[in-house]
Amino acid sequence: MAPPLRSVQEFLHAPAAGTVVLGGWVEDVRNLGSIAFILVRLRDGTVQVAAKKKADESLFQELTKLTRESVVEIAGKVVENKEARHGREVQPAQLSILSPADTPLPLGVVDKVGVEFDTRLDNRTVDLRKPATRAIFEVRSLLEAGLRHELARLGFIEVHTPKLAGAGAEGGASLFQTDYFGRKAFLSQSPQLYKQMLMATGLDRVYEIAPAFRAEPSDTVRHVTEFTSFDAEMAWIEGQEDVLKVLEAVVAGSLAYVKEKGSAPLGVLGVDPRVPALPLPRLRYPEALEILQAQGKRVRDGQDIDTEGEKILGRAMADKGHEMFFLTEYPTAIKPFYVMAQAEEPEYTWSFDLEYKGDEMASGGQREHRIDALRDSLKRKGLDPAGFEFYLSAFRYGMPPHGGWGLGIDRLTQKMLDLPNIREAILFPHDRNRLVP
RNA sequence: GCCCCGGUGGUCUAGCGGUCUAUGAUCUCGGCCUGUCGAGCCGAGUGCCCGGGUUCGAAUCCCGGCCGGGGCGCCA
Repeated sequence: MAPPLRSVQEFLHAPAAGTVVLGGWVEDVRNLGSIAFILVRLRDGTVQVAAKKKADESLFQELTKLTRESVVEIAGKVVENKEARHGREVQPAQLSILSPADTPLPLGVVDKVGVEFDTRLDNRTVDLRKPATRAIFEVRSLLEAGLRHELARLGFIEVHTPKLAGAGAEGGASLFQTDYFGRKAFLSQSPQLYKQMLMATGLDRVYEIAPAFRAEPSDTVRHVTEFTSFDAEMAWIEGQEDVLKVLEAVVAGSLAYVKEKGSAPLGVLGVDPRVPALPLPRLRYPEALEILQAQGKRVRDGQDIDTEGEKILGRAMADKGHEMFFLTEYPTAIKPFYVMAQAEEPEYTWSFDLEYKGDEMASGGQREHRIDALRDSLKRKGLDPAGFEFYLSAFRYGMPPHGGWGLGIDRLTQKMLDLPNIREAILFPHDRNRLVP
């Protein structure tokens, strides 16, 4: 057989009365006795094959015995017909079963009954045959392409840092430990230290889109143990504001990119994400506390804002028309050692979170680039500077002021598409309980 | 990890001490049907998460485990 058509679009452009080969999955077989319809699913839709018993009885038998989701190639003639999908169908001449599907299916691609998410994940390759499931990843791909597009425009280069680490990085989050030829090694929880080290080199605007691993036993719809982190770091900043400006431009630009290029998958999903107007509001930590207080939620100054508080703030800002905003100047006590404390009020930092629809998308800020202050900060957090020599050495021989952020791509995809669970935005999500597939 | 709720054919559900030889749908298999497009009609098939316990009797009650859903903590 000739090479198969790869899409409905190609099928629609094939000459009428000409011969085509359809390659795809058998979505359904409707046998009416003397005529049968076989729906063949291609990447962008289904094409109907209409087989008549009297035309070729043995071919008719073969076609009507096909099990759903089998992979086939069917050669035949293109016939215009008002009653067919797309106004045309295929009159079959030859069938080749490339890969028969077992019955029954673990979940029906076009069944009318619901399927639990866990069953879908156990059978993800079948689940991904649903256009609405696949559309999520088409959008996600565009989102990443949009980020790269904006970052290139702003002079950033893409880098890749080690995912196997010899030492625990930032403290706090638990690390997955593994064996490295008899030595202890850890899966990287973040490229934080490496991307900062690059700021000392002249590669002064870098970003990375890569996996990050957290051994936190978090069990929520917004946590997984393996996620995709979008990190960026930029040198020669004058302050936190320089970082905010870049991040908001990159995120808004990427959303606009998705809307421009992704009308097909967005249509399948029935969502129309808003591109936020810039600049995004900057809500300072003390202001956030005031809003919370006014809503009857007490948070002591210097403490972190809990999930409930975060949701309240999200709603308060949404009421003012902002589904995305920055929460800035967090207390020093609840931030990692590498953030820069404010000179006038050292109990607060030049740091921020990016909030979107009530969830945290990114966190970042200006970093401490003065080695003495950095050493003090490590000690104050109860960490031993000796364990961070490889990192500190980058500061010893000249480090410009710098800042950056880490953003969860999976979360951004989830919230942009209003998905109920971060796992919907990950092909093969891994969490506390799930490691397979 | 903690709190609340749950686990019934391949899938999704009803049942919540005997009336269960377990409901319905979907699915699978077989049959009928020349225009289906959530095809229709007829027939058949497959099941109570695991381990203890209570009871004359457990899908149903109790305990433990595993798994799932929601929430919290933590964060991307």
